[in-house]
Amino acid sequence: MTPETIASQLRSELMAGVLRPGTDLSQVELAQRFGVSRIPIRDALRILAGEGLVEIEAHRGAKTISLTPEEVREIYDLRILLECDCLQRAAAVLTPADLKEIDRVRLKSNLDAGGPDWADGDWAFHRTIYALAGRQRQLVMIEALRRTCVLFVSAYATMPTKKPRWLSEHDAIVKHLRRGETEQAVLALKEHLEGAASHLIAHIMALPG
Amino acid sequence: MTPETIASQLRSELMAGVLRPGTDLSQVELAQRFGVSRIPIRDALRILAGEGLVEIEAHRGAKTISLTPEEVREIYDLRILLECDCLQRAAAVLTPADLKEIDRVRLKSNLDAGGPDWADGDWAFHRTIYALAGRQRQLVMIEALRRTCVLFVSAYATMPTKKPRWLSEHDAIVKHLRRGETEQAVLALKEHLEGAASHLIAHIMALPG
DNA sequence: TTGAGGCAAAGTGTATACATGTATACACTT
DNA sequence: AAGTGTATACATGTATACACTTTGCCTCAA
Repeated sequence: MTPETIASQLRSELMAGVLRPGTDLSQVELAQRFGVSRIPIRDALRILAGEGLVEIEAHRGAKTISLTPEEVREIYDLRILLECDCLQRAAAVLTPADLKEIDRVRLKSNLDAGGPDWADGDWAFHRTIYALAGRQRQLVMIEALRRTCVLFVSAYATMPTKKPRWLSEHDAIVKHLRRGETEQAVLALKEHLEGAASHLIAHIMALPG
Repeated sequence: MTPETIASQLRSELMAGVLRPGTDLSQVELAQRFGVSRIPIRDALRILAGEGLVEIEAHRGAKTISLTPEEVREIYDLRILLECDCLQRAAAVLTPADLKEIDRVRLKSNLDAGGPDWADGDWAFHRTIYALAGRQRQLVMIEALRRTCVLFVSAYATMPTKKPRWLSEHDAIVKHLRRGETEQAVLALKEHLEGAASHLIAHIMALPG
């Protein structure tokens, strides 16, 4: 039970929506749960704070983040900026073998599209493309932004049911890439993200609180 | 001496080039220096790790980051992406009063342009513009990327002497903004950053190691 | 009833002590 | 002589104990 392990476990729970946004994370409680002292728990919370998933306030403990609709909007704008740039760079160096691999991951992700692990498959598809851009830090930043989004989607928005719309949107992106239509692929990705943003924001604003 | 205070102090030293990239940061040494135990030091190092200024490896301690020329290139590409977007958004909501304030900060920053605090004035100018975009997270991300750059500029590149070129580049950006030439202002900013990137990369690659 | 004050409980922050992992140097084997 | 194994020193990781802050509640007075 290293701090990294604990952070990873908590990260999964946060993203799965087990803990609602704004939930207090008690050090003593977590220490008991993981069977360690509070020190490695504190380290784990600092790690998650660095990733932007929890907020730490001195003498008042850590709590999971809570975002306003405006913040969600900003995060998606940042994702659009960073992910479209990644896609563009990837398209510039795309090989037929890459396309084959992308399509393989896409088809595989279709399988758990309706299940609880839909987010993993979705991200696997996008990451496979973005990785081609060879931008390590950019990918890390995108992943961090995406995590905060997933946390909120899991907590607030409805889970996509069967054969969701974004599967066909993935298909469209690949189709454009295969035809060398970079601009249209970027546009398709942008609208893919815009759709997700609207979906999430609508659900957040429909909340009672 | 809270962890935040310690992190802030170390951050300043890192950015001032006191500690060269790759330097080991001993917990016991820092604990003695700040007159506290290792626990708050560990917290401070985690904070800095979250900001990307130091790297922590389990059982092997923390050390200041060290970047390859490729990584510096990527960071500047990210800055161009994020900062140009901020400038564009700022230009869309710019008022005459904002322009006056921008020019005030610009003139003030000219004063310490040749001194050791040149980076503060430079950032004050850019931040004043970017803040108008009303993008909190984006600004934080830009600031984080900028810090890693400053760390490297301080460590490797020559300090700008008197009346550096970027003063006139700042002038050009403001001029375009005043005329409502958003596209040209963005282009000027991009070249401003490109110039800084070239300057830094050239110095890194000229290193012996 | 209501507000201020203070007390107590709970939780975080830090120091110290101990456990564990890593690195260096030296001896030993091949 | 080169490489490996081991022992020792040192740095980091963690647990426990204690100090401080926060917060809720209770008391008491207006």
